[in-house]
Amino acid sequence: MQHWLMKTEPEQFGITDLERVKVEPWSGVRNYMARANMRAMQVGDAVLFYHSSTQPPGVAGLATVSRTGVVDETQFDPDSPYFDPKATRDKPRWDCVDVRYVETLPHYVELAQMREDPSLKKMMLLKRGMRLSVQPVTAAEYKRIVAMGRKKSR
DNA sequence: GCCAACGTTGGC
DNA sequence: GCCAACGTTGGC
Repeated sequence: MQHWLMKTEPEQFGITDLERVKVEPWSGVRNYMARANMRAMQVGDAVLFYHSSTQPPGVAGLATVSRTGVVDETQFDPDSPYFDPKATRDKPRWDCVDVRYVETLPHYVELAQMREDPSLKKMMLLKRGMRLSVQPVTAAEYKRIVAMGRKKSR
């Protein structure tokens, strides 16, 4: 099983939204590296659900990949901000995965907290200039962040 | 609101 | 195919 981190702006779609809808197609990703990561996903992979562009940013909960090879419908919708005029039904350019709600962590794991943790030093998320919205995490990093989210640390 | 980082676009 | 200009991301 692989582990991933997926960023979302909670104002747009946060962990409480995922909890409500249970399953959500991760549409709207328009970055080739992020797309490649989603294409590498398998059903059952574990996802850290990360809140970005919010104060404070951090991991809010856990999700799982419930379906792969999902066509991103927003590419065909002229009213969507993710509309892609070059995409056709015959030749879609963007696909994604379905993400299923698993749990909201009892303790929100702040980005600053992750930066302070020596065992997360090499984490991709913490690298300078890293803004990839779908990125791999190691099993050890995943485990560590889940542990931080389950126990009170401040 | 700033700005570093980095992806994309388009002229040549 | 290069690369300057421009746009976007996202922490601070």
